[in-house]
Amino acid sequence: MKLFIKIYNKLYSFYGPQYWWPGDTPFEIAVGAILTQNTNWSNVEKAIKNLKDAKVLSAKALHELPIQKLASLIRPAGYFNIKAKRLKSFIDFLIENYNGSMKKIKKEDMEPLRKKLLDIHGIGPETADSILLYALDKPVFVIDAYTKRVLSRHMILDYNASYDEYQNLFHKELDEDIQLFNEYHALFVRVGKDYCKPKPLCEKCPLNTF
DNA sequence: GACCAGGCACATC
DNA sequence: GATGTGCATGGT
Repeated sequence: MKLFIKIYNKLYSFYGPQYWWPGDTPFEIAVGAILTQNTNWSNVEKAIKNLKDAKVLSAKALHELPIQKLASLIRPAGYFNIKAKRLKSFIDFLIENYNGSMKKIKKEDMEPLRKKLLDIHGIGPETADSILLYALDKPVFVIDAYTKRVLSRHMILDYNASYDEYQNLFHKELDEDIQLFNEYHALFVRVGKDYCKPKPLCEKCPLNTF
């Protein structure tokens, strides 16, 4: 059986479904994707709760919210000044081109939309792909630090290989399958948090033998 | 107190 | 193209 399917089956049989992305609406998922850049998810949850409590977790409300106020609300997520700008950039894009509607943006084809997202200041490949896959149901494989750590530790690809090299490998090895891409990436995060840490715990890792 | 966490932009060579 | 740095909170 193909290696990448084998790894997936090993992780899935060990962990089961991960029910990703942790977020209630496509808009909340997109906001979370920006807030979680290089940041622990528990800190992002605090920031999102602040936005919900302030009743500003919508494109229209965030568009009207002063950037200083936004920064103070997302403070727990870290890098709050820079992330406030990045959220504003995304929301400006959403308002100007799609009337603030995630349903309208979802009608776009993936390839041109990915390019547009990457043109937004503060949205790089991982954030763009997280939004495409988890908020907009587009078939694209998300690469993150955990994915790179797991593959590089198993000598499948060098850690310093580019984002596109990692992504191309998954797109080559796997059938285009939104649900598979969704679950597979979530499982990488899970095994990365549990075992494939900076100090690895390989003995009990489900990928110790595959 | 050190280390880590679901990146990205920017400067410099 | 490769490498280094700033951005910042909160948990272990």
